[in-house]
Amino acid sequence: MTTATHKRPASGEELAGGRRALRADARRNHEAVIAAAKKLFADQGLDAQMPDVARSANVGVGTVYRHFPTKHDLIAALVAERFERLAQKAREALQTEDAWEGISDFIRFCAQIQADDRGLCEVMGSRPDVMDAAARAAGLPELCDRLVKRAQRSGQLRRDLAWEDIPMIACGLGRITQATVGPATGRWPRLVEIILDGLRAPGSGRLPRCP
Amino acid sequence: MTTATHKRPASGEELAGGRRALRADARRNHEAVIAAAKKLFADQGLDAQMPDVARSANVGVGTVYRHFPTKHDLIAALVAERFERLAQKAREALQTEDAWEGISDFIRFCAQIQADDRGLCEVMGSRPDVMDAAARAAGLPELCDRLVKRAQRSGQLRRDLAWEDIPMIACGLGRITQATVGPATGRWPRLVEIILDGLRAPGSGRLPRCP
DNA sequence: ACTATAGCGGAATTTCGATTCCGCTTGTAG
DNA sequence: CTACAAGCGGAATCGAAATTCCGCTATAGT
Repeated sequence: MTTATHKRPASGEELAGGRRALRADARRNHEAVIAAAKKLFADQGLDAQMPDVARSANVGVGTVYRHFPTKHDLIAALVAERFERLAQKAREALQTEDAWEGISDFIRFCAQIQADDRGLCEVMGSRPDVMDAAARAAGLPELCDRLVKRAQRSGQLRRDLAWEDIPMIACGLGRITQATVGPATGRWPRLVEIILDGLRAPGSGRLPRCP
Repeated sequence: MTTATHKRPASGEELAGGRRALRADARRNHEAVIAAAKKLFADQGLDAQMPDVARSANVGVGTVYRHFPTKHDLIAALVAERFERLAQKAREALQTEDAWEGISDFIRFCAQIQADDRGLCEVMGSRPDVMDAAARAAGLPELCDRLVKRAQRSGQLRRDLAWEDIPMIACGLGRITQATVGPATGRWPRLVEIILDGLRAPGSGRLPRCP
């Protein structure tokens, strides 16, 4: 502070809400960081390092941190996007001619999306909080419920299945998509089909009550 | 080294092999460390810390490290023991009157043992190497193969199942036993039964080939 | 009981990754 | 074209764990 301070021009106030318009380079960097992070976390899982994200985005660490105050925030943003994609798929699944095809494709998709993204997979497995928030935000509970009800109404899905079983199944599937456990490697599509067979009506009627 | 060095008495050479008999307190501590580690890793997962293991065993960190040169070694020892237990269960399962009961109980047991041990569960999910070694050492591939063949011979298990599918299933189940993912919490016994339903003969015949 | 060791305890060191800090650069309004 | 604040880069800091080190203590053979 040397002499006079110019009056603040209240610049870029055109945006609705409280947020201010980002400078052009800032917006560009934001994109770059997200893109780089998406790839790194998908490939290396949650252990991918912030400095690597920065490097990979051609940006300094500081920049990454201005856009996402913590690693956790960055991950949450990525996860939110993936769950949005999932919700979209669920909506499509509700439009299929055949109800069984809808729900079974959705389940296959859950497995595939995790097979393609190790980071997502790890969040599912070890970050209940993040995942739960994202799922709710994307409206997945509601969507799963509708998928289940519809397939039950058409008589193709066992009656004793509850929508809560869907995230559970997705979660279990996620893990093996990543399994490099010798004999299990690359066999996950088989488990998907086994589970789907287990879901077909009428079922054995022995599902335990949820506790 | 001040004056004369007594001749080494080549003490405690009674043990076969190269290893020397452990001093009484050393043996005691070894047990204590294992016991403490078993509990800590089961409760807190692989993130449990070495200093905590030491404290919980009433022992210094140094002592833990004399018995297990690295954390990894300690974990491997614990895992080996769990897999031994698994193999034992598999052998029992081969003795049941009914073949289906044998294999289905074994699968339930795989889930339960992981539900009770978060550490084991995490190893299954993220330490292919450790897990693979332990499984082979315990003879599990062979045992799974026999369980599968036997249940197929009796016509109760779908024909297109391979023994490699068993570790895969166990692995997938392991994860949800730990899931604290809102809606999925505590529902894993349901997934076990769904999968078992999916395994019953004759099956839909659509299992993809392993790649 | 005596002494050479095996074995012990736990403070100090190392390692490594997230996050902070701050002087410099650049977009932008006037 | 200028001035100013928004943004930037990346070295330096912090923190958390694993692991090492070494003087001290207890065991066991004599």
